[in-house]
Amino acid sequence: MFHAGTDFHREIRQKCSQCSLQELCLPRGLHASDLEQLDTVVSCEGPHHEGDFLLRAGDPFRSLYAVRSGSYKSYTIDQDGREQIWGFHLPGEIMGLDAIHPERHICNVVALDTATACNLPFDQLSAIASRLPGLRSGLFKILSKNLAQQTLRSRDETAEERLAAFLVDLSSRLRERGFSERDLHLSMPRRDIASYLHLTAETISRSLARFQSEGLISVDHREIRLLDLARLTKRARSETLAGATP
Amino acid sequence: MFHAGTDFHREIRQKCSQCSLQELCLPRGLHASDLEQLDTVVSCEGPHHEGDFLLRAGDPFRSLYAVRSGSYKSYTIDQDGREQIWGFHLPGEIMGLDAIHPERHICNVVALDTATACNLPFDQLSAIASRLPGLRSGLFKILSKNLAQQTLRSRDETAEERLAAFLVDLSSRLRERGFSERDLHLSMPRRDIASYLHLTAETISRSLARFQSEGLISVDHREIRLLDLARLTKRARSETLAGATP
DNA sequence: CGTAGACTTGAGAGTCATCAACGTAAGTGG
DNA sequence: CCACTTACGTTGATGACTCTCAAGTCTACG
Repeated sequence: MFHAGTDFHREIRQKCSQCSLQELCLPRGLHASDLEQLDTVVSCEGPHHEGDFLLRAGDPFRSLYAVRSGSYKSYTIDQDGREQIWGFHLPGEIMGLDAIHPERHICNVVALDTATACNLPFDQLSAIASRLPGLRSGLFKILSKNLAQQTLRSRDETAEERLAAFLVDLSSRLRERGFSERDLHLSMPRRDIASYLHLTAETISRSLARFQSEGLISVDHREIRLLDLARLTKRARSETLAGATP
Repeated sequence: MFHAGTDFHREIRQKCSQCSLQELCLPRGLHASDLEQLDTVVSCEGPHHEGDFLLRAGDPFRSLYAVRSGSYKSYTIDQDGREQIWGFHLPGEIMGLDAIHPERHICNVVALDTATACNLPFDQLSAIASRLPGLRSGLFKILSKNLAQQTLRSRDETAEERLAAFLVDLSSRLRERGFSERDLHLSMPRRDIASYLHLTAETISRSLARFQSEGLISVDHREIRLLDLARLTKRARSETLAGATP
C-alpha cells in the first residue's frame, strides 16, 4: 500500500475537450476554444487502488481534483483517533474545495475502489476563469452548491430519515452518471456510511433491515436494490437540492 | 412591521474605501484604487429593526449582503412549519452565498436587532473580481471558509459540547470585531440557538444552568459572561477553524 | 481450513426530546 | 397605575431513540 505514493506524482495530460464527464464537472456552455485552454493545465492522477491516498490532511493546497473514474471518500481523524467521513465522491465531482481558504487540505482523500482523478491547478484554473465568465460563475456555483448541501446534511433527522436520504441521494447521483438508479453497489463499509451520517454501523444495519422488511429495498451485502423509490423518498423527508447540476 | 418593506429598496451609496469593516469583509491587500471600484457598485440596505426582513426564501439571487451593523439570522421553514436556523451573522460577515448556485435565496434573513447591510451586486462584484486577483481569491476563500464551517458544524457532539462551541465561536467572532470576548449579549431567543444547534430550548436552558453551576459562565437572561474561556474551550472539544480571516 | 474483518442481532443504558407547570419580563389598554 | 396578555425562560417527570457492549454469523482471502 505504501509504494502507492509513487503513483501520486505520475501525471498524464488529459483532455477535458474529449472527456465524457465534461457535462458533469464543468459549467455548461463553454466553447471548444475554452476547453482547449483547460486541456493545457489539467493532468491525471492515479490509477489508485482501494485504500490509496489521493490527498492527506495537511497537504498544501495547490489543486482541486475531479473524480474521473471510481470513487473516493474524504475524512478527517478526530481526537479520539476515529475516522470522521465528510463525503463520498463520484465521477465528475470536485474535491478539495474546503482547502481553498486555509490553503491546506483538511481531509484525507482515499480511493474506495480503483479510481482516477483529474488534477486542476487552482491558480491556473482561477486565472483562466477570470477570462471566461462561464467558467468563473461555474466555480462559484460549485462552491455554493456544496455549501448548501453541507448545510442540508447537518439537518436534524432520525436515523431512518438520514439513511433513506443517503440512498436517494446516491441513487440520483448515479442516475446522472448513467448508472442504474435502482441497483446500487456500496463501495464503502457500513461503518463509513455510519460515520458520514453521524450514526453507528449497528444502526445502519438495523435500519437497512427494517427497510428491507417493509419492502422498500433489498439488501445483499453491499448490493442494494431500491424497490420503491417513491416511498423511500417520502421516508427521507428531506428537501433535496432539486435541480440543475453545476 | 409590514411597512418595513418600504425600507427594502432604499439604497444609499456606501464607501468601502472608508468603511471600518474593510478588514473583515474584504480580502486584505486591496489597493485604494481597487476599493474605489467597489464603491461604485455597493449600496446600503436598511436600517432594519428587529424582525424586519432583508431577504425572503425564494427571492431571485442578485446580490450578496455584508452585515454593516447589528446582526441578522438566516433560516428556512421546514415542512412542519418550524423555523430551522442556518446562521447568525455579525458585522463584516457575508450572507447569501448559498444562493449563488440555485440563483434564488434559500433562506429568509431577518434582523435580530437594529441592523444595516451592504448590498453587493454579484455580477458586478464578479466582474470586478475578474480584474483583481486579490478580490477573486478572496471570494473563493470566503466560500471555502463557509463550506468548512458548515462541515464542522455538522459534527457529532453532545448538547454541552455544541453549546460550548457555540459560545466560544461567538466570543471569538466578537473579539475580532472589537467587542468584549467575555461579555456576550445574545440577540436571539433560546429557541433560535436550539434550532441552530439541533437541540431544544429546554436543553439549552439546562446546559447553560450546568455551565453556570460549574463556574464556567454566568447567565443573566441574555447577558452571558464567560468566566473561564479556557475550560469552556476544552468543553467544546472542537477543532475550530483557527487562523486567518478572509 | 483458519483467521480477520465485516455484518447482524440482542440486551441494557444514557442522552435528549416531549409534555407540562410555573415564573418572569415587556407591552397593551382600561 | 394596574390587570391582562403574550412570549420567553426555567425546571421536573417521563419516554423514545440510538449508542454501547456483547455474542454470533458470514465472507473473503491467505
